[in-house]
Amino acid sequence: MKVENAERRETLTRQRVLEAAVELADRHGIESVSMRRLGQELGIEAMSLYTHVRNKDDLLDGMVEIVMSQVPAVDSREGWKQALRGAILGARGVLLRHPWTTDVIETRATPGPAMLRQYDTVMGILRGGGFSLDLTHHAIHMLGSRLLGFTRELFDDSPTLDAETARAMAEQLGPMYPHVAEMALGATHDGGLGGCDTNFEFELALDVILDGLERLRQSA
Amino acid sequence: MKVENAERRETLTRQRVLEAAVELADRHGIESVSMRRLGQELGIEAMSLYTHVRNKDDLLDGMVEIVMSQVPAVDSREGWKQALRGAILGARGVLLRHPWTTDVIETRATPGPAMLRQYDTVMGILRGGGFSLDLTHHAIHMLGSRLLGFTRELFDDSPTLDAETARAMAEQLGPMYPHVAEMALGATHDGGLGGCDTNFEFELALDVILDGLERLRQSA
DNA sequence: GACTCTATCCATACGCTGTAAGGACGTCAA
DNA sequence: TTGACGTCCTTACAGCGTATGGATAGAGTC
Repeated sequence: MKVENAERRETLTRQRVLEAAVELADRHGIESVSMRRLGQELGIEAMSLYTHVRNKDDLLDGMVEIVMSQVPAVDSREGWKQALRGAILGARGVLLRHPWTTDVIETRATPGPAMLRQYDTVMGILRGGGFSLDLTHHAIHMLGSRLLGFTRELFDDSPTLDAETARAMAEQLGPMYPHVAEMALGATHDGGLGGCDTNFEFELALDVILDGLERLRQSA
Repeated sequence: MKVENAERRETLTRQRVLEAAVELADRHGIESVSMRRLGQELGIEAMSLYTHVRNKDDLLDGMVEIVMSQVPAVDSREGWKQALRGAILGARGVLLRHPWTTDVIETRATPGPAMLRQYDTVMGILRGGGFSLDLTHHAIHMLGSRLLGFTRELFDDSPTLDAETARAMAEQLGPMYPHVAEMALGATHDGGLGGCDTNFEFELALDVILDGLERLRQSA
């Protein structure tokens, strides 16, 4: 900036604002990302952010863009199934490092460039694998958010609850919801479900869908 | 209430508050359901609502409960696959009539009775169909929100856009995202995707998962 | 009939949100 | 030197959920 005003901070850019917002969301959760709080984090007033960002939606769009652009390019030398698996798990890896992103993505009106790229990649893999346009379209719907590497967990079923509280919960649920109770109990049995590995569940579901797609393609 | 004060409205109950909230959400969208607006709708002040409802989260919980309790009981005389299909499509029918509900469900911390009932129903069908506890657990994860009758559409891909704008959009996307562009064009081709039937996509994906579950059960 | 108890409802206020409007100031080109 | 532009700030507004405390009315009890 200027030599004779060394204490003046580097002048802001849209990029720096977005990065600060991502970092703030990573540290304190997406709900802490308000214009005032973000300004505070950057040492400026809330309204000054509007120089770099159209409005809050634009800010959120940019945050998603920053995260999604970290998704690695896919290795396309493999068969379609492996390539697709790789593309999806690649996206998942990124989103796991910024868990707030999934919530924000679901509120976006239109996809940004990085999300379009992921869609294009997935579609390209399928088309290249011999899927018709129709079937590719079905596949996109089938995969849904999984294609971006996540599924929304409606509620924790892998809470770190000890066998004691699990039993208490099961006893309360038992009369009305016997199968839910059974499941709650089973989740703490050693050798049983034991913890519920979300990544394992994700990949299992993914493979079921991929196998289903393969069958649909063959029967078409 | 009182005869000599006929103009005084019926005194409110939690049930009437919740019903009014559901109706308001149906008419003007969930974002219009604020305490002030809901109070206005009922002819009382915002703070008076707190007599019948602990806080806004409690209100939303109750709204979900009202909707979900309309899900019809399942016909359990069929095989597990048909029964499961029926249970899920039954829930879907209800949620389609109150589209805001899916958004609210995804923000709930814990499931209410009606949602527990749906979970218990689904688990019961699977267990009765010979699924192990483990496999039932996997199935719940695989189905995810589909088990309640919905999947989040990340963005409209069946917008009512004429062939003209579709072509313009495709031309703009083409260079960067060829497959997305191809899909956008295909969506308006007559005889092609033509509109994208969300219900069809839902059932197709559901059947792929159900078939996958059947295979997993057989191989176990 | 006078008493208290309780349920219902209201008025006011606080801190938070996003952002519209308008002004101050430093930098740079003509 | 002047004018334009980019960056930032100040003030203000309407909306949100809700804490607090008070008004009113009906029911139950003496």
